Amino acid sequence: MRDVAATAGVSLKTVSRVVNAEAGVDARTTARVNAAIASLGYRRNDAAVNLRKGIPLATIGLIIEDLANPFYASLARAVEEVATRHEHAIVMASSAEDPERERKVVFDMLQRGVDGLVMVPAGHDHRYLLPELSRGTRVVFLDRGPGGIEADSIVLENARGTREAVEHLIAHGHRRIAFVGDPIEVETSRERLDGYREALDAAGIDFEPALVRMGPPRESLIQAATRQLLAMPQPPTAIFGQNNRNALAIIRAMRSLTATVAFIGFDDFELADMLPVPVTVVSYDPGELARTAAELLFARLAGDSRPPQRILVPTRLIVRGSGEITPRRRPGS
Amino acid sequence: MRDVAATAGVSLKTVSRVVNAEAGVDARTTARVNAAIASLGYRRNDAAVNLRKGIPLATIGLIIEDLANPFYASLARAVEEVATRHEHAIVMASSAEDPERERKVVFDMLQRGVDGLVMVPAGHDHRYLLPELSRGTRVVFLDRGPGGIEADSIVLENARGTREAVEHLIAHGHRRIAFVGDPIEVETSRERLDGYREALDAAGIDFEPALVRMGPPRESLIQAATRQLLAMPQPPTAIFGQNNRNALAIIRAMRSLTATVAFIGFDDFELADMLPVPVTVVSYDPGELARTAAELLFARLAGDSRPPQRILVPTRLIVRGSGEITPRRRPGS
DNA sequence: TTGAAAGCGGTACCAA
DNA sequence: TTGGTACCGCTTTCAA
Repeated sequence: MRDVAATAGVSLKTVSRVVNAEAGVDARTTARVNAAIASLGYRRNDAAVNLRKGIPLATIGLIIEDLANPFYASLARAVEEVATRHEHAIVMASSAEDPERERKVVFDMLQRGVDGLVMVPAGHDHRYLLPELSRGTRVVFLDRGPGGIEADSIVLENARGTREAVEHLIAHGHRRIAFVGDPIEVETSRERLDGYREALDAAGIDFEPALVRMGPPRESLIQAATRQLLAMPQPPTAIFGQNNRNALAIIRAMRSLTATVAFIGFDDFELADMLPVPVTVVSYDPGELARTAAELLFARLAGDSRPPQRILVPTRLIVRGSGEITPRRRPGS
Repeated sequence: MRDVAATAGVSLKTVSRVVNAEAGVDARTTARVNAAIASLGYRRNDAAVNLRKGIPLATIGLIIEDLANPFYASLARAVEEVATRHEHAIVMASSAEDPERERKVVFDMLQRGVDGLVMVPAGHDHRYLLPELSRGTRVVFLDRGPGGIEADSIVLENARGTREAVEHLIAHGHRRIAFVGDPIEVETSRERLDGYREALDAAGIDFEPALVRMGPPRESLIQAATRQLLAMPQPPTAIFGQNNRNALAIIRAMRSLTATVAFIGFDDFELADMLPVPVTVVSYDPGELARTAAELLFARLAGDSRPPQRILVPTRLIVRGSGEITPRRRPGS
């Protein structure tokens, strides 16, 4: 900017006026300055502007677990849309489901001066955010709630959605229904398991721990768990898969066993309707989930100071076939 | 920082030393400063640091078309991995396939001071980048090359991969092979069409324009195009689908017609192996594509000044079934 | 209409 | 080991 001023033979302030299109600059002066800008290829340094003005960067941070998972990619897309509408840029990072990394990434973003954060938490203890929050930093939790602190969160009706699915299976005659999911430490897992138990209870079916398999979302482990379930002396006649990743693994495992048990998954996924047995799922709109979170963040940034909200996004069962398979009598029984 | 200095009863510079863990500060002083930092909840302002040091933000920009497309999500994930390894943050924006928006987003990012850019171009003319490039800004094009300028690009072997697929169909007896793709303005489309023609030429099959349908990647349009192809007096016995989006649409359209024509798609997609007729595809590693681009960007940022590179990433045919269907004689012929 | 000088939050250089 | 002061690129305030 100094160079521009020198080239145009005016003061710094005048250049600043031209760049910011402030009123009260002679047209000829403006022209000279613009010429200088063009010839020097000058571009304003936004960081300096923000520093001087003491305002944030018009940037929000988005922290998710893994972009390659279509579920998170949809979330990211929706958040980006909202951010764009509010003229904010978005800086993104993956926590890779590692609480330590989540923490690092959060600090990193705050240090860079993001205005606020939308995050899918990986950890279960967010007290490290307390100083930030009391300083006025805005954080909205997405898909899972915060741990140990009060903060905004947008989550699915995990228990209700799961309960509905399991009741659907029960209505089709199933009484031995397996639950395959993520580790119980994950909030969504816990809530979905709750819904599963509620449905069993309501139908007077005993909860059988052996039918519940929760563990890390690794394809090989899930497939192994599925095979073990189906190899039980009294195997389940239906399986509930707790999310999109393990749904795919379970379906693969079942196919390789040419087993025909009923299946319902949580999370819809592309081509679910095109598989040999179209897959019944608990569905919802990931865009709605993420948009709600982003809009809430922007409302907070705009001054909304209601107490922390916990907003539930509804789910609905999409019936396609795999959830309507009825139990088979086993040979000899 | 001033407050910290006052609270700890030391000078600004001493606080700066502590914050930056510089040597030569008395342990007791350090402790006092750290106590002050903790009690005030002080955090350094990175923007000010960068301003003073005159260094960039350790941030790279990533511009893609649409995060919700799993292909782009994989690219984003891979770029993010590399950026993390190089301790850079990543700011992301979608061009939504709109050249105007691409331009806006590029300027925006540069103004914010990103160190460099990885972009999947939406437009076909990037001369607007010339001033930036001559100023030393580093831009790497991903998946499609730049238009009107010389710049680094990482692209797939589109022609070769397509040629291989079409030759595969020809080897299975097909002579009427349709090509369904994006508009010809898109570089990848053009190259894939070239590969298609090469394969036909090599086999001495006449190119028939009626068998080529190129248009916007909208599901309804692609399905309509597919139906029209199959309703031709002499319909194709095989279809080549130019990317993952139109592959899905074509498969849906074919199923609703219960047609059995051979099919090969460009881009692998999840569950391709699980469909009733597993889908043969031209595959490659999206991660490799994106990693190569990001690594090249960081090499450039580190001073690599070779002439602009155009790096080709290989493809390979994955045979699963749909591409091995042989032509049926039509009733009465 | 234009300019001079101070200051945003830090760091670098040199002196104490 | 510590502090003073100039300065990064820009805007603000106030004066010319």
